[in-house]
Amino acid sequence: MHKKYSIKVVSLKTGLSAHAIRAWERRYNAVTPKRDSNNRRYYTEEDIHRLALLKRATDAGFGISQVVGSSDDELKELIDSMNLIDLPVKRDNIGSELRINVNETSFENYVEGFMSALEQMDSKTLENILIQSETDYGLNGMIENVIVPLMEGIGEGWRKGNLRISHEHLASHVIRTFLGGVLASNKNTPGAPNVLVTTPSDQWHDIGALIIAVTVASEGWNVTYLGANLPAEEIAGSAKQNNCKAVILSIVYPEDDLTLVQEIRKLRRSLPDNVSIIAGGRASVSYKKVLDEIGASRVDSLYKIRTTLESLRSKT
Amino acid sequence: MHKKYSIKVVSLKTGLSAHAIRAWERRYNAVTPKRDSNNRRYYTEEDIHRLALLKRATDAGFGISQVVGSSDDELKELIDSMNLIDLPVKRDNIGSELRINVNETSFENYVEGFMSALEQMDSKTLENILIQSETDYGLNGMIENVIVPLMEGIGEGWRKGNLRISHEHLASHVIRTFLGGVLASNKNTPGAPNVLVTTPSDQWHDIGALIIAVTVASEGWNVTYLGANLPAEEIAGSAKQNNCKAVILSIVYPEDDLTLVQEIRKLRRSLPDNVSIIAGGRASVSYKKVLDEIGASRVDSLYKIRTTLESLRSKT
DNA sequence: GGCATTTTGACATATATTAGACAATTGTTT
DNA sequence: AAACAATTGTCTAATATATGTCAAAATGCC
Repeated sequence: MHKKYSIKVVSLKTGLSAHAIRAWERRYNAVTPKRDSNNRRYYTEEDIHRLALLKRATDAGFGISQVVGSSDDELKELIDSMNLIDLPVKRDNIGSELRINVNETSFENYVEGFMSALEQMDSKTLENILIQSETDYGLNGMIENVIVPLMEGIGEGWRKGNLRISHEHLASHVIRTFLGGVLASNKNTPGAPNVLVTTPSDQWHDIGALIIAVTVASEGWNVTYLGANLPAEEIAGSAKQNNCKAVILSIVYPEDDLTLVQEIRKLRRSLPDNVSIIAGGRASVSYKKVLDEIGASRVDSLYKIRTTLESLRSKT
Repeated sequence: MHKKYSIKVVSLKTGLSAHAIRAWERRYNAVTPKRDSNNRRYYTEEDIHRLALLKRATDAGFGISQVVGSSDDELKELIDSMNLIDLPVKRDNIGSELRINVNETSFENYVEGFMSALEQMDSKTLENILIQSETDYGLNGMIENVIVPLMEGIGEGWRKGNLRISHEHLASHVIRTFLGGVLASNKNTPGAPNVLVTTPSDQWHDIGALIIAVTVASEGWNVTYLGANLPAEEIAGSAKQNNCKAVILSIVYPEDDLTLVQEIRKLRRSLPDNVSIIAGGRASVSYKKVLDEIGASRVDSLYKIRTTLESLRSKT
């Protein structure tokens, strides 16, 4: 049952370099992975979770040596405390009513809780679950382990008939607002290059694009998010106007749109050569042929966007 | 279990520079942190709290040497006494870069500023204008005088060709996220009656509905917002499930949809008699005949929504 | 052979330390 | 008004530790 992960996967998932992971192990025993028959490290989900927490703590300004001895809960507390401005007076009753029992929660609990609140159309609980899962697992962790499964669960529930259109609308609204807020709260980093995130014509699922936009923005890029269903000329025009280094397309559904193939070609033609095209999303694999033809990168997981963009950064 | 904080973290948390913290220690013993085995300072929560207080006192205009001897309570008192006078001064260095000159700004300035930032596709400025116009004019004021004119201006700009689809998408995203956040931040008032806000089939403009949802929520109603393009059966089903007292429809475009007439009739039929239907939005006037026929209220301004709902409240 | 991983030691950058200098401000004295 | 001194935040230099990264060589896999 317990999956094993190589150091490379752990590196991709956490955003830590493999070197750093080994250094933390060597110097502080931050995690102590087991070894396979070839002496290679393999990591458990818990290891990854702990490393992700430690990364969040170091990103928040703590030195690794200061936090490596803390428990998970202490780490969360530290990270949390850095997000607040120090308000000396009121401090205790921050969100106690909405707080779900921390120890018991895991990804699955959050997802299940969301789905059952969705059936009851309880907006507030939906919002609270998103907020709390973010503080518990960090943005990337909650996107990967809560939001993405939720989107899948909703699609499935819709096909099976458990959920109706209203539920889908409500969930979309709550998730869209949450992600939109996260995206908006990202500061503009003046020197950073720009990217444009959108969805091509007749692609109506904006949330996949929003997920990408948030992920990319949290990596320090300046993101222009333009929602769904944008014609190729519009994409190209906006990318030029904003001097974007890359255009990222989210392609979720449908999988067999012939005009989309044309749109992608047109996009490549109307875009300057030095602007890269990156495609992601469930259905992007169906358009592999065109994407290869025009020299676009295709990413099939969120954490691969990181590396793809990283390699782009150095390029002219 | 006292946690230790490095000078960097203290600096981040208090907003003081590390240099200043050390200078205060050297010159006045403002705080006297312990040292670890490597002679590095480590601070306690109390130290941080005290430094934060001292910072606020100096920000309020006192010299550090004058306040460094005071107790925490005396400091709080000093700060409080200054805060009363302080408000107008302190406000403008909160977000100085983003701040537009308050005296000069009026609704028109905000709208113009938004439109020109929109042409340049400057997301951050768009967001900031919304936030600032809300703090300046209050939610209802800014909706009526900024957001509504903006929506009209965008529609007009589109027809005239000044704005392209990308601009409309960007503006919609920013406004939608803003309003969605406002709606989410409304607390549920336990006793209050529920209303459902949405847009009927083939009505794709969600922002009008969102404006209504926010307005209604700020009046103390519990709002379930379900986005755009919802079939009559879905609306009726959700309204029943949530025990809603009213259904509010936003109808913006198109003005001559025959199936919409059918949808409205169907909605009335599938809804319990004690659930009212209210219709608003630019195009709602075009459907006056059906709306009268089914006994729905029609509101042609935001302010009338309030009165209409008010009269509803008293009813069973 | 090409690729990924391992260990080890080395390296570069970041951060913290002290002691002192500097510039701008403020209040007092001449 | 000019001169002076105290206040105060910032800055530099030299040094030490902390921490992320890298190179080299070995191992095993495809």
